Amino acid sequence: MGRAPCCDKANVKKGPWSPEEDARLKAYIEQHGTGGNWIALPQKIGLKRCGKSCRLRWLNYLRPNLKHGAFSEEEENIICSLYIAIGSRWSIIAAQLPGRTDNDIKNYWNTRLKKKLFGRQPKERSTGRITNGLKEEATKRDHKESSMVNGAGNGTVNFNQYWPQLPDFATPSALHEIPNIPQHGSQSDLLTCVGARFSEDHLRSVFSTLGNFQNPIHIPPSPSLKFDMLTEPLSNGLGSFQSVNSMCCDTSQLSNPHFISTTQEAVPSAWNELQYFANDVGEDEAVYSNQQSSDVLLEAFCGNCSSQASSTPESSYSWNDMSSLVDPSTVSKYEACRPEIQQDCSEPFRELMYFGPQ
DNA sequence: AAATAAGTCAACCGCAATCGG
DNA sequence: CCCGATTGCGGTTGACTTATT
Repeated sequence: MGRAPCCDKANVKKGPWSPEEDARLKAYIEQHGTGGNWIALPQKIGLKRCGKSCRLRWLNYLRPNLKHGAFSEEEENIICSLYIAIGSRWSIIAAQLPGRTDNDIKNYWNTRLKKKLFGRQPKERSTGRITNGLKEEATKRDHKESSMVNGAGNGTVNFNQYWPQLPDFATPSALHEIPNIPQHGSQSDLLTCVGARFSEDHLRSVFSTLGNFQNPIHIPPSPSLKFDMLTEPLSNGLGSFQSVNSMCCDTSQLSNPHFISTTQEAVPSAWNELQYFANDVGEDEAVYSNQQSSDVLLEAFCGNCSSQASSTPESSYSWNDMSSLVDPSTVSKYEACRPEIQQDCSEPFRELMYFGPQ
């Protein structure tokens, strides 16, 4: 016997909200608050909606002071930095962008930023669509927003009451506010690790350096292969994107000292290391099929390598796309030592990277 | 003009965490 | 401490719009 549903599914309306439903929900919450019980709320106001649906509608759309419209460059930078640092913790990222919801950020990342950051070029025909669509959407939403704030607000509601207190991750004194984030998986799980599932300690370190990228993030020792990322501002003329700029590995579990020294000395950049790993295993579809989660980095790199044999190159990343993100001197350094590294050490990493059926 | 492809995003779903009796 | 109820989160879906063929 399964768990009881939160509402009577048969008597619950699904799909897009009507203006009437919006108005009713909004009016009630502005007057009475949520009452601390979303499940009971739709019944109280006569909405045939699930409580969860009401909550979502309020949080993502009706709540005052929501910022719709296009994301600013600064917002993009924050999202990219945090995604690279902590992965798909959308609620934490959203907490750094007042007025934005986690859903918005998630959508924006998945539809725009991911491609932008990893150099996947939109097809010619979609470029205009995106631009025009954005403009229209921004106009449409700005109008909605202003009418919401200026009209329905009446100036009598303290909108900030609906927003949680945002922890200021940039200041060390506020680091204890960071939610407890469990260690996700084994650190030998390279894919998971690179997919930005980090320990709480790591997260604290990342946040403590956001806004001040001068200090490298501490790399805690690990009994198994461990990757950890350092974030620094790019100094290669790529604008203000912060990027994964360095990656260290504790390779104590690997049996090949030569590989360790060669890799650490010759391949200091995370990009280059990831390119190497991806090229090494990229033909393995199993890697793909197990990369369902937030592993954008490896998706990018696996796309890169498989594109060499792919019949649909436009759906993948090219080496040129990726190398354009990297400091040219680092690329040449990496290219020079690449054959040696590949010969020495592909197997241990292939094993770690391979998640398919044993 | 119709069909198809691609992009966007609101909304849903399932699960884990948290709350409270 | 236990257990059911509720909340919060992240991944996914599907309706819709627009561009292209």
